[in-house]
Amino acid sequence: MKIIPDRDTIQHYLVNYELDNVFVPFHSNSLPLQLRVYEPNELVLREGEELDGIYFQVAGKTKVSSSVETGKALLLRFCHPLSVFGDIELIQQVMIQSQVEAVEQTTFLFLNKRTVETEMMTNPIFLHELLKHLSYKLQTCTTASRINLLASVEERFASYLLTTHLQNEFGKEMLTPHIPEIASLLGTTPRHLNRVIVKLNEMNIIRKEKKKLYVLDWDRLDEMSNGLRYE
Amino acid sequence: MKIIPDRDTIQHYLVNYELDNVFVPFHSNSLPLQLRVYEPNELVLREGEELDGIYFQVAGKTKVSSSVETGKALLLRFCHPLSVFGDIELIQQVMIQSQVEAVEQTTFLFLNKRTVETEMMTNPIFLHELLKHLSYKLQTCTTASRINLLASVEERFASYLLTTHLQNEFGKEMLTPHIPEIASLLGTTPRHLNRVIVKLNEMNIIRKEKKKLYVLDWDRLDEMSNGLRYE
DNA sequence: TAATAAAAAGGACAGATGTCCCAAATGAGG
DNA sequence: CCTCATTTGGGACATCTGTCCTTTTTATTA
Repeated sequence: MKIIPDRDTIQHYLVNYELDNVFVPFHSNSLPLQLRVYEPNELVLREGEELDGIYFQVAGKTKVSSSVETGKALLLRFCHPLSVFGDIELIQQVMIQSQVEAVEQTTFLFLNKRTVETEMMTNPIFLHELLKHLSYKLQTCTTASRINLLASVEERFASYLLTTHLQNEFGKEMLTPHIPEIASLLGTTPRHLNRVIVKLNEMNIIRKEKKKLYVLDWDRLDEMSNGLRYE
Repeated sequence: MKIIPDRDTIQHYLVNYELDNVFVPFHSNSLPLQLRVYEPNELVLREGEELDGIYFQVAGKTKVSSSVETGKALLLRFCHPLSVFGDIELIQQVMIQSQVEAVEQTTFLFLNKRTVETEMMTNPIFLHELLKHLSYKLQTCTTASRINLLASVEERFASYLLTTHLQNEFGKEMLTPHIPEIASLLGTTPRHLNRVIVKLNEMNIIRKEKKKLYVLDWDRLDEMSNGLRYE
């Protein structure tokens, strides 16, 4: 993680996401806003650790997951700008609840915990911004929860492919991450995920060879996902 | 639903739940707070309808569920005081997202939408109260989501029994609601729920006869639930 | 290149769950 | 008390998914 001391870029993001009114301090006349940049696969928040402040994702893409007793990590969602992390932990005063990992190079506006507590918690615009993001997350989590209850591994895998690689053009190859990792994220076993992959392969919806996965038919994948999205 | 014009009771609840600072209006000097009482099985919020205001549950017990395309309703949670309804809808400006039903006679402090919008959204204490409840709901929904992905019908049914009837003493009978309704709430079929009931019956954990269900062994039910709770 | 280790693929089987359908029990009305 | 409608219970079977292992493929290194 690198902290970039670039007031102009910070200002640019503030204006771009209409955050200039959100970050108005109560006492002081300037906030110690940081610009933090994480590399692909770098961990932003580690489950169980103490939170250091609030993160506003302004660029890049992140993966949010949550671990279970068994040590497995389950996929909760992928996040794009503008997203907020640390809100639950700051409000509830608890340890970090979910792991956040950068998928691409990802940039955040960061404000340390002490400043949030002394300067921001009386600012209705800031609080309203948090409310917006929290209620959005709750809305999508509710949807995800009921879909988790009803969707098959096949549907969840289709959704996973659609969500992770929506930005690729038709036919563009993607590197196969370790099958066991995807299986774990989807809440299933490598053995069963493999079965699903073989099936989709036979149906010519995807093509698997060596370490590559090609998606041949985004449309049928979309039908297959029944509207479930991890975002 | 009955609206009780009783300032004293309202005041009592405000003090009891430390809400007196939460309901401080911005312009006017008094709020049109209502005391609303719902009877068992009465619907408080209907999915898809327009929300009329914000509800603070101060007494009783409610069941929150969410319907899917198939017409089934899935159980999201049971709520006890102090809980808030209408927060998502007010913030996101969307139609009602989940059905809320009174399980017992249930009392709410109600404030209409217009007043919330003109008087409350600039009150940091009110906003902070909403944040507390929203983040709590998100935290539990996240847990529920991953458990939905991993827990069996047996575990979910055990949790359901523990959650719905935690207040009863050992051995106290309970009326069996329609099996199909419970099955739907748990996201399974009546056929399969029946199998689970027969199994628990044979294990002497519950006893089923006629229209009654008796829980014989809360402890083993608790083990069986693996910590999953709908609350 | 050959030998070996690591990862992936997949066969076989068991258990969980859904679907379909029919039989048994229950309840309401005559 | 009897009949019909509704609800409940459960048999039979198919599919989904997990577990356990073995085989095959790929990668690494001597």
